Amino acid sequence: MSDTKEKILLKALLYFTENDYEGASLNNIAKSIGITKGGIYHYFQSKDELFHDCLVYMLDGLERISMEMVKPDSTLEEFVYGLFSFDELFAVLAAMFQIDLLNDYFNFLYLMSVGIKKFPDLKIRVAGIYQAIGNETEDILRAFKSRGNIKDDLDCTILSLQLSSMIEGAMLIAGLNKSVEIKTAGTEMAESILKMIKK
Amino acid sequence: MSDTKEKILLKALLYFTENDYEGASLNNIAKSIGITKGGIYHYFQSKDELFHDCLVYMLDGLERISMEMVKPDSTLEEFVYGLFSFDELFAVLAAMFQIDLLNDYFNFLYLMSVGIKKFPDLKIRVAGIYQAIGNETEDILRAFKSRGNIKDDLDCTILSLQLSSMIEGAMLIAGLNKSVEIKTAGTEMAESILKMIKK
Amino acid sequence: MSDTKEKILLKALLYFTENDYEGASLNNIAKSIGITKGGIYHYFQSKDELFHDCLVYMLDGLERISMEMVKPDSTLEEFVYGLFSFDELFAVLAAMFQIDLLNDYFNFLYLMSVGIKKFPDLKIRVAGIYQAIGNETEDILRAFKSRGNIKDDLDCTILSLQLSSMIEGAMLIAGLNKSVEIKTAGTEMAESILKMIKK
Amino acid sequence: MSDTKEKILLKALLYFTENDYEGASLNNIAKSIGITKGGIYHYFQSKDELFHDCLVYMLDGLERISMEMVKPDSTLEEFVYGLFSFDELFAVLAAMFQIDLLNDYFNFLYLMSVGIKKFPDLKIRVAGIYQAIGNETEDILRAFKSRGNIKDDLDCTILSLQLSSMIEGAMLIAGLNKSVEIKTAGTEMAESILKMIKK
DNA sequence: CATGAATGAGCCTTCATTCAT
DNA sequence: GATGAATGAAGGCTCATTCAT
Repeated sequence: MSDTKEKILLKALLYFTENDYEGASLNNIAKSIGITKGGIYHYFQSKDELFHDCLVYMLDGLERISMEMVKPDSTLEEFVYGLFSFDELFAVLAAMFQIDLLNDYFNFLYLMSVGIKKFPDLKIRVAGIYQAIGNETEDILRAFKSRGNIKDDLDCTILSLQLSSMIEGAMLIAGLNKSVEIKTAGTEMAESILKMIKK
Repeated sequence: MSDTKEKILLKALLYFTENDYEGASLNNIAKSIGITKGGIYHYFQSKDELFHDCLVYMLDGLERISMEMVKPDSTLEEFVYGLFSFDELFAVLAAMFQIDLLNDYFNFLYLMSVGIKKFPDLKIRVAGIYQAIGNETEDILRAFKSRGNIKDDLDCTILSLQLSSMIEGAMLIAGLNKSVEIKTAGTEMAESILKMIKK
Repeated sequence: MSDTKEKILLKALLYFTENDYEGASLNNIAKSIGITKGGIYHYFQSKDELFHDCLVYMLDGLERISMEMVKPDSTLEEFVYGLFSFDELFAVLAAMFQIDLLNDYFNFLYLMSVGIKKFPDLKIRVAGIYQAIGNETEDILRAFKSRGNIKDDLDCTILSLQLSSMIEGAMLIAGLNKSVEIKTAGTEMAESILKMIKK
Repeated sequence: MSDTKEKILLKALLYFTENDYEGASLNNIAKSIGITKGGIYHYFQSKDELFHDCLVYMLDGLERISMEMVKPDSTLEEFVYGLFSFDELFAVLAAMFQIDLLNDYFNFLYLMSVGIKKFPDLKIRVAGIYQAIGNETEDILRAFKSRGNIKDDLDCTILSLQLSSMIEGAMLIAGLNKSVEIKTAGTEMAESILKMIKK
């Protein structure tokens, strides 16, 4: 991929995240990377296409990161603490997309939501990623359960959904309610979950 | 409040939710309630003010609903199931704001996020509501705990945050990933939580 | 019709005629009548609509004039000379649309051609006008023929088409080839025709 | 002339005819012949020059055809029928320029009109062609007249202009009013003219 | 020869805003 | 209270043109 093209994608992603689709103007995006508006049209046929490609670019990275975070660890403790190490996640995302998602997690999600409505292929893609992460989590949990680490009466499918929800929700609430400190909250939640599910 | 003014607020809220701040034009809002654009300026000094007042209007309703949902019930079961009866929540919100939030929950949250960035008073207000709900939940949990319904080693503060996160996260995921059916998911999650926290 | 609206129509018609659809910019049209581009959108929803309405406005006038020119006269001579009095026709059109069609007859016709391709309703309208004029001419010729003024072996339907073609063609050629003086050419052609068709 | 250059001219002519000067973009022209926009600038210094050269290219062909159509035939009948065989004319033009002028005769003429306004040399050229055709026609008619084939009281100069006008006008009307079938109309008009001018 | 990157001006359109009525 | 006319800025997009390669 051309250097300029990647610069456009990255900067556009930032502007879209910060100002949403309508609020981000090609003028600003172009100016901020030192080219003209017309230059963008050399690489993308329309604002819509630029938006779409930004989201795909983002999803590619996101999928990689997510799947890495949901890797089987040697112990249940390690696994759960890993899931809730929000600060690490945000650090990786920041390095990847140059976006401070701690404060813009909403916008990030909203962007996906807008994209899903605009582009059917993204809908499928996003659902697929959620599915994959959910399934992977479920499998890992089931493995721990079969090893006797998790209470017998807990359904791993539901548990997986609960964990995902809690993670998304916590990041979201931390964005809206600044009195919640995301890093310590993550650790404490992990600790609490372990108490609840460990046999 | 004047009848016309409330009509404007309600319709504007719908348009803002469906199209976000930039995407909602005074023209469309005005046309859809049968007045002219200029007429809106009788009641609001600017689009920004209209937006702000919309959000306040929404927050007022939201606060009332939330506080009602987090009422102490006779049993822990009833309380938890109540928290996770998403369909009821959405029904109430739909009746109140004429918005289908099941599909637009994102937009709804995003709107708040945009508002918070634009208007500092809303930031305080939102944090306050979350705080209040959190505190109320915490108190109720603590009461159940003191009655011996909840495991001794669980911290009610953390538990409260976990429940809030799970609720927000579940509604959010259901919006993005349509393969998750929000109603049954809610029931199952409630059931699972009870298994985890009940003594 | 609002005064401003008619001013826009008239000036737009001029610009469209002189520069064709693509070449006429709303900017120039607006500026030349002392309003802003946005002001045009108060009266017309799009450049396309403005164009369409211009053509309808023009066709309305054209139809009136044409039908007046093809009125039965007392003698065949008067009738034919009337048809070929191009200078009168151009004077009326100039007064009506403030366009010098003597030099822009092409553009005028071309404009119609573009309009016909863009708007199906105009296609029907234009064909209808030609038809009406043709039929009227035919009827008048037939009347003269039955009174013994026109040679028996001439077909009035064909004759009508020949006259129309000659008129259109002459105006067109005069526009392209400036060595043809339209007024005297008209008179001479009328004279020649009379020699050819009179019994 | 380079092969590529002629390909550009031919395709540009088509685009100019179909979309007029403003509507034809170098981008489309270039793409349709499989080169880049920049490539066109190797052969032509500007869009204006390309346009000018297209028109000259077209006029060259047109002059040749026209002069061939206005050749003295053995009989007056053959000559007149030849002039009005529109279908043959269109067939030759189609083969020459790959343009269906039956439906685009207008655009074709309009293009000339635009060109004449833009480039003074074309104005002279076009007038010259019309003149030449007119003179040639006139000479031929005069020859027939001296042979006693045409009525004595008809002026061959005027007659020539009438024929040219009728031909241009008929092709033009057929373009605007699709209910006129150009081929049969041509034959019938020729027949009628013969009745009118034959001694 | 020809490409591809990039520019800058201009276009149509939308929109928040103002204001006389 | 409310309308309707009008503005001016901005936005997305197209396009002729230039130029290094």
